[in-house]
Amino acid sequence: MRDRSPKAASYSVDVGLVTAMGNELAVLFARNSTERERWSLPWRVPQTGETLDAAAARVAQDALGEAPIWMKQVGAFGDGKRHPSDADVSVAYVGLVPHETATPHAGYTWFPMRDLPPLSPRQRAMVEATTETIQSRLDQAPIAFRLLPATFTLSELQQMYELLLGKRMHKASFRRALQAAWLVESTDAWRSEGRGRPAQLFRYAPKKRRRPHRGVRFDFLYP
Amino acid sequence: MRDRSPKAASYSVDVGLVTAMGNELAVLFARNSTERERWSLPWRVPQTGETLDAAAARVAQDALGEAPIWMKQVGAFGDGKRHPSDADVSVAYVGLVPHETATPHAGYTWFPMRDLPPLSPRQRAMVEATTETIQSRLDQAPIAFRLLPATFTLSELQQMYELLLGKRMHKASFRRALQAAWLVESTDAWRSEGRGRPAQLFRYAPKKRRRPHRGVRFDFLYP
DNA sequence: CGAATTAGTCACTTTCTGAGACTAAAGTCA
DNA sequence: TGACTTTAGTCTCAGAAAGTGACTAATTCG
Repeated sequence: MRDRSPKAASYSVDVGLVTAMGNELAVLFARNSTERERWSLPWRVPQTGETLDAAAARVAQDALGEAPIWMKQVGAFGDGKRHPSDADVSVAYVGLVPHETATPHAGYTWFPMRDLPPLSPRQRAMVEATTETIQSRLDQAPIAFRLLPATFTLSELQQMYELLLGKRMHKASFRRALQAAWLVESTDAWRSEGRGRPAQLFRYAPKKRRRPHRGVRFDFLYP
Repeated sequence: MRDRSPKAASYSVDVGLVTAMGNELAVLFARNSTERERWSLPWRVPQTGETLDAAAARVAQDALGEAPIWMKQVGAFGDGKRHPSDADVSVAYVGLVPHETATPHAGYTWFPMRDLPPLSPRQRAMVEATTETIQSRLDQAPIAFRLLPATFTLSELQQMYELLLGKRMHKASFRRALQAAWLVESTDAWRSEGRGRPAQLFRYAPKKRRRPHRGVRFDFLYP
């Protein structure tokens, strides 16, 4: 039924490569070769014996010439109808890339999250799930740190969190929590950014600490 | 290469059906027909046009004659070598079933989490990911409530949380948090369980409330 | 009846967090 | 130069949230 190509694959691995462009997040899309004016997430049909993780890493490599600093599987998507590879199921991954080192190969373009090109339903679902995965894992993995260059100011880190969480945060509270987590160490370098007092540069350097033990949380509103 | 059967499927949908048996969690396994003495998660190859969610619901239906009260996709697994269906990739789901209504059909058996039968690497990975999904979503979805019967005592609810989180909790703190969440309402029924004061029965009935807005969390220990 | 057992609540203490005010170090501009 | 603006970084306080032990209540057991 969906067999337009002689050797239709049954599943593909699609990667949502995310970076922070200026004031907003951006996703990398590939120009679709078969249907013009269509964009899709970079994808690949795994070869025999190739693991899903390896296929995802390969997709990123082909698109950027570089492996993302953090990758994670988002899930399998099979409800939509159309996919460039004619796959029944697409396994989606998210990969994070600091914008400084993110130079797409020919045929790939960054699109800001709020201005995406027209996408098929499944592609759109995968992009949405990608951002949800990022948001839900933000306190479980050093996602914000991975989107920043190796050294950064605390204001830049806070702005990244505000971008990812979509809300403003209080400076003192943010830094207090960061201190308690032993995640950054200061360098002896400072950055002067035009006006205002120069900011100290920090690097991500997590230290041993006791696991925070908290009580129950009932954070869900409805079933 | 892995084509031992004439029509090998490329992917399957496997469901980890979980219930609370007495003092511990249990998962439902199906006796493997092709390899004797082997057990596997209930699975199914989706028909053409069947969505992944629908296939997972169907698997649960076939195994228990009843739909789980809560299901969620866990992820796609493709690193192992062997699967009953010869599938390259298995899409895993988790489904929750209160033990009262959980009567397996013939060929299916509950195994307690701590005493699982021998499993292939992929099957084991799926079961582990299932429990991780449950634990990580415990504060995001009414998982514990779904494993209990329609009415329950607060002590039973707390014991379920202790089982799922693997740690003891303080009674007063637990109830204070539960009160603040507006998730249960009392019935006028009481249960006398042998000795001790009878306990009031409650039902899950979430009420409107303002979304708890918390600050940043840096809960990860290492990259 | 009194001891034991389980349910349910209270009050106290400690910790966490939001918020505003404050100091520090730069640039801008009259 | 000196007042003003801008960004960085710190301090402190008040209110909320969470850990803890002790208390009362209602039942069974002997």
